[in-house]
Amino acid sequence: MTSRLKVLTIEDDAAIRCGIVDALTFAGYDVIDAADGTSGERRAIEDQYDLLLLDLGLPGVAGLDILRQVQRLRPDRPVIILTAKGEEADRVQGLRSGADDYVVKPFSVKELLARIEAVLRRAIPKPEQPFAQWQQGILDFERRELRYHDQSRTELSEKESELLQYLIANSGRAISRDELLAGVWQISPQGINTRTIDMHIARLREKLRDNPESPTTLLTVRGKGYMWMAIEHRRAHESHG
Amino acid sequence: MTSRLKVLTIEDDAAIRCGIVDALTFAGYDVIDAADGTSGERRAIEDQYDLLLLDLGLPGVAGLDILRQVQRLRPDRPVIILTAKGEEADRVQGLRSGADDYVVKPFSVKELLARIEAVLRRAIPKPEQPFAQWQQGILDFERRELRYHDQSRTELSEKESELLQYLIANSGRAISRDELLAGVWQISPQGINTRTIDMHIARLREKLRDNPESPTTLLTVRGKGYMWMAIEHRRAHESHG
DNA sequence: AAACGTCGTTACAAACTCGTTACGCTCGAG
DNA sequence: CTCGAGCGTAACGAGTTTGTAACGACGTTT
Repeated sequence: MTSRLKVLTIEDDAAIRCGIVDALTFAGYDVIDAADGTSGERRAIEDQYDLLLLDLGLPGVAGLDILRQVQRLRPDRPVIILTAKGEEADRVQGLRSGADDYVVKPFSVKELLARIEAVLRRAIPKPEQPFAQWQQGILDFERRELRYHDQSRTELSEKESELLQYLIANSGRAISRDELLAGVWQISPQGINTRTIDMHIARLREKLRDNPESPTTLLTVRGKGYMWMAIEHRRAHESHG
Repeated sequence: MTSRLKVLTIEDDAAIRCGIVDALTFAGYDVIDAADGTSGERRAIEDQYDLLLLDLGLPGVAGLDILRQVQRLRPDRPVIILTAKGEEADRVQGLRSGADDYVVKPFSVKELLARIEAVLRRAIPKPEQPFAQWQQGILDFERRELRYHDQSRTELSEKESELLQYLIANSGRAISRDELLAGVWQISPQGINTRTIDMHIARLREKLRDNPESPTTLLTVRGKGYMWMAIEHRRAHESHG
């Protein structure tokens, strides 16, 4: 349930708007959109979003007026102007008015996405929380430590941390040892026979305080590999004994 | 008189470089510049500046390598790429590599200034806090001293104070020794092997009365670096019982 | 000159990491 | 049931990283 970032798109041309919505959605953003200046301004002021993609030259309210309102009422909200008005004077005016970037149509979707990322990198303090949690507490990969609900804590080693991050990033799926060797150890598992991974899992289970007899968090899938059982997936699976 | 913002320009073409320097100076910035990749990289790592204007396609070190080093060693320094390489792929790569903006030559000086303003608007250098507190007392960076709750006090040396300020300004994140060498000692850590930082940390811990066995304020993150644990972060993390 | 504070190096001990090996247990196909 | 492959883990050890005592060069203060 990594909270996705939300983009508000104000754009009157239906084709372009749909294209943007599709591209952003595909790129993993939540998107809300408005097709004219009047509704756009309302949404820009009232709605919850992390970035505003703003067309100038809209029917209804002028784009720059929306920008001004946003500056006044939602001052930290980042804005990228996306418009056909590509004259130098327009670009300068747009940026001077407080926009974070100014992209001229026709534009490259890839570049737009890259620019959105660049703006969000600066404007949104912490795009995603670095924490995960499990039964017994919280995982902090920045500090590479586990914090238990009882306030005590343990450190993770570098490899333990990487392994755990990999498993969590692929939670709910059994990961083979070969995949882990490739993904975490960055080595091609050419018929290599090693118990390293098993050892790391054992040490992780100990730190996670997971019962090795019947682990509930870091599962063994015999013949397949290991699997992280995310807390949010648990409920569905628990109901079978 | 608020101190003027300083821009570092790395650009090999003398004409363009002078044009930029003049324009930025006229616009009220302090400007320092480098004419090739090698000296540019050194300045980008060692010098003090608020924004980096970076040309790609330099003689000497490749521009993107400089960008990578800046990302690693001066992580919150904003960068605008300013180059003739205008292909979509280049622009996307530059932005994805962490640049804040990407301006293609030939460019409009007015627009460049507007974009610089836009980037600086978000990446304002945070004013250094003259005070901080920790478990055992209060830190006064103006007097470079520690005041303990029991009324006694100790002085910090110059380097100790700078190091501590850097760590506090980046609290909650593990700072690598290389980043500290760049940010506090202003030297490029090219394969340097030194225990200086460890010694300063040890002396700081002693003055902070932090237990070196399990420090609670100035943490070691093995293999990564050191991290200041701010008092205000402490509560948020612990409260989960 | 002597005493002092700073800050870097060196050297060594201690702690930690992470892989291997060995051995015992478990599961499940036959 | 038996047996072998798969798994858990204790024990070990080479290599790496960290803490810090001791020291020396240097500049400042007394």
